Amino acid sequence: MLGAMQETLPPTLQGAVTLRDVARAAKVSVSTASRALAGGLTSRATEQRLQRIAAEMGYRPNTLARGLKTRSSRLVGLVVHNLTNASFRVLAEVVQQRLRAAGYQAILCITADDAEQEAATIATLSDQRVDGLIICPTGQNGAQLAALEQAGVPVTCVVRRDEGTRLETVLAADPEGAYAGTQHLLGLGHRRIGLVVGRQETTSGRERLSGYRRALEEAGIGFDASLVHEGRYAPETGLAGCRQLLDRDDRPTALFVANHESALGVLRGLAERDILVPEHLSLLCYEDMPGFAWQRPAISVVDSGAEAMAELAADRLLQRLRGEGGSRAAREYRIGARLIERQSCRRLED
Amino acid sequence: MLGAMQETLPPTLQGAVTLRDVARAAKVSVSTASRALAGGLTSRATEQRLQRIAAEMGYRPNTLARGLKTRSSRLVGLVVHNLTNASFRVLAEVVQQRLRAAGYQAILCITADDAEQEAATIATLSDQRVDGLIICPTGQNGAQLAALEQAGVPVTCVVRRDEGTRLETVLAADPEGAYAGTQHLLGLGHRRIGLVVGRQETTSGRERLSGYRRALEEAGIGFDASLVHEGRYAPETGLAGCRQLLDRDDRPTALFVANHESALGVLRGLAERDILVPEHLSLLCYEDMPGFAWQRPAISVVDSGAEAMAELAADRLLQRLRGEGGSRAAREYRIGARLIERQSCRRLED
DNA sequence: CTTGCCTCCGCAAACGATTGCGGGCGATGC
DNA sequence: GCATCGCCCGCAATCGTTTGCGGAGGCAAG
Repeated sequence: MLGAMQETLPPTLQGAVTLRDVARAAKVSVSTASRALAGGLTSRATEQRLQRIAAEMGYRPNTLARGLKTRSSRLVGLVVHNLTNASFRVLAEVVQQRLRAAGYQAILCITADDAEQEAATIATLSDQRVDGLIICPTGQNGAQLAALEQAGVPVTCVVRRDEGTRLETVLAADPEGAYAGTQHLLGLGHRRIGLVVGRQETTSGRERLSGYRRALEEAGIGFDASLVHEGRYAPETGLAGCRQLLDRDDRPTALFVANHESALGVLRGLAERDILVPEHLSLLCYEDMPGFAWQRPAISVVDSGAEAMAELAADRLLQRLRGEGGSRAAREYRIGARLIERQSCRRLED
Repeated sequence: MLGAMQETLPPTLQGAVTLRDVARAAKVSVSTASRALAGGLTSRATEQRLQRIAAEMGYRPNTLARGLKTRSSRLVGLVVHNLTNASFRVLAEVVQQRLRAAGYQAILCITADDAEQEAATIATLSDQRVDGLIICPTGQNGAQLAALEQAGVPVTCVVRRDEGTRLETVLAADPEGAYAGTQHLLGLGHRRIGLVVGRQETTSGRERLSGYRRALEEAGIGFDASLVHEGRYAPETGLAGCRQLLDRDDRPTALFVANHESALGVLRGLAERDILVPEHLSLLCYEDMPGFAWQRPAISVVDSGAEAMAELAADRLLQRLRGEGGSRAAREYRIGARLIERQSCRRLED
């Protein structure tokens, strides 16, 4: 039974090969074809035959149609503030990779930490019928996110929390990390430790400050607000902070910089004044970045665990996408920070 | 039991509000609702009424269904090797932003410069029925890309070219950039200029080398292969290259580093030997990165125009997505490089 | 009042897949 | 040899939109 008659249309032209074409060529119904390609729903004979024919004809399922029917687009939104910050960059890379390995695609959206853009983004992603969402929220659109979650679309927040909501969240252990970093400097004998930190409206800014403060107080050293410079996470801020802290009469013997971008500015500020690290001043940075390990001297850091955060966020979301862990109350996860000693901190001689 | 008893279910629960719900509420047909919301296809009265009702009910069109019908997913694939390289990072940021402004979403895919991953990625994106593709190709999957283009999905290559194909391509003007950079160093009186460059299997590696070579030859200085270190674009390579070039008896007076990642390694190598920039040696880098401007001394660079490339690539693709510029032969665009003088290059005294 | 044109809306057929239900048929048991 | 059971497969509905086509109605012209 050789069906010499087939191949009516050139499948290479505009229209792609559809399941119907395959079914026709194999002389079975569309439903059988569908089941055969799904596997395990027909006899082994037809299954193999159809898979062969489908492959020969170059059939590729139409994800749109499938998604319409199965109510699942295999798309996941990935919303970050930018890609310059190392945490976000790593997040994007890792999440994308993990999702793809699990058969999902990531739609990348950048909000520039702007609530309006975020709102628009969420709406669009929702229209796009994403199956899930990994987002570093601004904190202004909690209602929208909660609505999504309510509608059955799992949402996982990462790096930042959305205060008003009870969404699953993966965070860095900022209080502990900042605490450990400060303790490290204290352990080296430093007593006047300057802090360049982010805005106190953000969780990370507050938490990093509080960890620093707690370490000082536990060591019996009073917290001195004048040793703290608050600003955005940017080189300019770092430079300003560095200048301010170094202009004091009792210049700090160590600097703790709570973000890698401001660290660039701090390094510049130190170079300006010909201050050598670590000879004249010890420098510790929160968050690692590629340059730090190669720099001379290599900068010691408290690694906030961006990679682990990304992995956990992806895995948590995937688990929920698979329908597991359904009713489990939304949890908050913390990724432990890790001190990486390099060459920028030095024991204070007295 | 075959009645149409599925009356008004609570729309707030799982199922979203559909066009049908809106139509029912407005007591018009689905087609009228569709036309009214599209705008300009009904009387102004019904148009406004339906828009109001739709908004009240919180209607959001289902992009999957629409895409199935209109054969357009409003999705564009964005395929890069990684996000660490500044060019790719900028590309991702800019393209994402431009596409979104035009109503498209970007699906981010990272290939790690691996042909197999790239092949799988292209297939998946094709299944996903992306409307277009912006890709930094490995060069191994030209046939697949050409097939996509053939099937009516515009493909724009960026940063790298896919040799075998005739796809639209946006590239940096690497030969000219490298030429200009080398000329700059020559103009400062340098005669022994070391080059740390990428693998010669890649276009950019070849082109940057050839620009360097041409400048030397035009200046009447012979090309000396022993002054060239070839390797991957990574800090380790830079370090190795730096060591090799500095171990010569007639140490070069200037180094031209053809990639910002290897530059990290070079800086480390220089620091190891206590070589001061620019006092002992001039350093020029191809491709800018955030740290360079803040570094002390700030590193002079040949900016390869990543942002302009990204913008052009996005705009070209968008134009083709709009159906303009259809039959125009696939063109190749070059983005001019620009020398940014900072403090790492110095006139050679004799 | 009739005719004709134009505007606006509804019917129904797609788009390409998945899936409940029931029928056909071969194998099995007695 | 007949009834029963199960395995495969086909029919048709469905997911939520868009869109060609034709019908209904309004208004102006004759």
